[in-house]
Amino acid sequence: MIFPPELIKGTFKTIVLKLLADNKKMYGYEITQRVKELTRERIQMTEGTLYPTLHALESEGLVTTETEYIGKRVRKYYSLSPSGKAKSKEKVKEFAEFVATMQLLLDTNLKAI
Amino acid sequence: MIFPPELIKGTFKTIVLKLLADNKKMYGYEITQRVKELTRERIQMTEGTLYPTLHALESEGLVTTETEYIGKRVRKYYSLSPSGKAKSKEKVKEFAEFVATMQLLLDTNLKAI
DNA sequence: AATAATACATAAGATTCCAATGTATTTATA
DNA sequence: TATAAATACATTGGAATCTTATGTATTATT
Repeated sequence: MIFPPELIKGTFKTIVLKLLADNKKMYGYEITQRVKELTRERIQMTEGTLYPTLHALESEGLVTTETEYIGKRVRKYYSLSPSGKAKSKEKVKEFAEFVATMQLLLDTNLKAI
Repeated sequence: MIFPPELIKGTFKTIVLKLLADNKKMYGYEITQRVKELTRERIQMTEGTLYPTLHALESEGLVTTETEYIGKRVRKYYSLSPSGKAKSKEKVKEFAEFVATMQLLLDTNLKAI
């Protein structure tokens, strides 16, 4: 199943923050591949989505960056700042509560009321 | 907890279709109140969101309407068409699968890999 | 030698929601 | 009985956010 964009929208920051919380540091391309792999290609995070997300997180002070060279190729690693770690937990919890709330709407058979 | 709009975005059609599947017919104001009540005010569906959603569903042939008068006040009831019933099931299932996929990203402690 | 994969990034456009606004009726309250 | 709150419809302009497309360059594979 391929998910409609409007469903995935709004979860990208949460996904990136959580991946960084679990992996200390990752670079952009690595994140796109990890998401694809972990979701069995059900969620694709393209560059057009990822890089603006990373840059937004950086400007909010939630991630820090360090640049490495692999040969001549630049690799930009992203890590969580302390506030980023807190934010990661917060966003994951928020998503869980959102799902619980949605289940109040979607799982109950309202005819019985 | 108040959910950020970008998380709720994309679920409105699903919510409305499911409510209509469980209640045969509902009018707009009733839907806003039911959502508020069922989610304990965690999700608010305002008119600016609801009516465009209902009109979109109507133009897609997923809902039909009938107008009633309660005194002088117009009340417009919305019901699912056959394709709307199918769509409702489909969207609810889609949301469940989306959640399952997100849990692949958010619930696993990736450090262990 | 050519292609695919790796790796960064931006920009224009589309979509979609949200806040604000508007009209009108009915019910509750002061 | 006047006023406020709740009920009930609806639209619109703006904001936010993602997606598609595009661009550049290096490294690995065939």
